[in-house]
Amino acid sequence: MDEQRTDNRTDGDDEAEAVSRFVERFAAQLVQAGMTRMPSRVFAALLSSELGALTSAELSEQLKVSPAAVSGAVRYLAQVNLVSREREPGSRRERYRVQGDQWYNALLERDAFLRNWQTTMREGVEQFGLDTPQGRRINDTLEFFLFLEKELGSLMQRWAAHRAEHLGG
Amino acid sequence: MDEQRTDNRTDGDDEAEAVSRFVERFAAQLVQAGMTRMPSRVFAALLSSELGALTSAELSEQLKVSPAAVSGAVRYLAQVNLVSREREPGSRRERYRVQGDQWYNALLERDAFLRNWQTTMREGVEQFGLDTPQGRRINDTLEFFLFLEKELGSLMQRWAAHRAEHLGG
DNA sequence: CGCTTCTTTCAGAAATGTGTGAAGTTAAGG
DNA sequence: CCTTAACTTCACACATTTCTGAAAGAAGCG
Repeated sequence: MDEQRTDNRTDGDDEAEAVSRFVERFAAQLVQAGMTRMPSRVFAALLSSELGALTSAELSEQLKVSPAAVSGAVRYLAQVNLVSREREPGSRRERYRVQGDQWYNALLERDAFLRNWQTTMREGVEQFGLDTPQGRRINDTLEFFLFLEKELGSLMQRWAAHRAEHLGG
Repeated sequence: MDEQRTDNRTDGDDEAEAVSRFVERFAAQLVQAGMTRMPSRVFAALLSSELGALTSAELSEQLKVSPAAVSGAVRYLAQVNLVSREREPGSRRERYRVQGDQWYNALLERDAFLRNWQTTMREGVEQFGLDTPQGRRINDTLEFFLFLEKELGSLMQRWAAHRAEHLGG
């Protein structure tokens, strides 16, 4: 695990600090996007780790938070399919892994999200009726979300294609 | 302002309550999407109003909050271009209006948002280098966001087309 | 030019959210 | 089957956010 630390004892510390800076910046952006703080930090740390996976203890130490905080964060992240939990066989340790290289898929797989929105809009249209300005305005929104739902599918297909191409060529 | 209230004194109240229910539900979803509470409520109220515009006093009364709260909410909404402010000539009253029928454009005009993200990812790639798993993983994310930025433009164009078509035919 | 009406700003109270420590639960290993 | 390591749950303290009331700031109108 140890690298050579004869000449430069601070190498590891500097590296760790640099990683931490990136993790915190990335996490801040996830927070801005609506994710709560601790899940954001855990997720950023996992993404920045060499194996894309860390144990609870490693996360706890790196982020300087209690195991309890890690536990809560991981529970959330697993729920929204951003990380998976692995048991290391022959150990009580658990290992949390970022979901493949396509975690950002989850960002767009907000199907449930879109559905809820559509439901609300439909109710609004029903309530106000298409013969009112409100009703029409809300109906426009509904149609936009229906359109969006359709489009996101094909967008992700194009991404898959784009990505395959760039791997091959 | 008063409607006939001879037969059914509760008509207006029921209507108001129904509107409120929709407003609150819609607002809750905006909150879920990351907007803060009061701006969400104000925005939902505006969208559900007949003219798509209300005065500060009207908002204050309908949402049962202080003028101060309305002021703060509107300031935010104007900043992110979701509402515009109009002065009623010959009155000190201000009228707040939802930005056209295409407010949802704003949802996707998150260019600045995407840019920030890209910047962070680029820094991560630089820091770790493409010869590390982390670096490659983060680079994948960067490319996804670049792809997304490109795609969102054409998506909105298709939406404009779709919409024009449905208006005409 | 002062009066009045509406809006904004600001300090602080109330509500909400977030992380910790301690106790509880599960499962490996002797 | 008991011990012990690891993770989880829960009550509470601390921090942050959010709304209010009061006072100050603009802008029409006499």
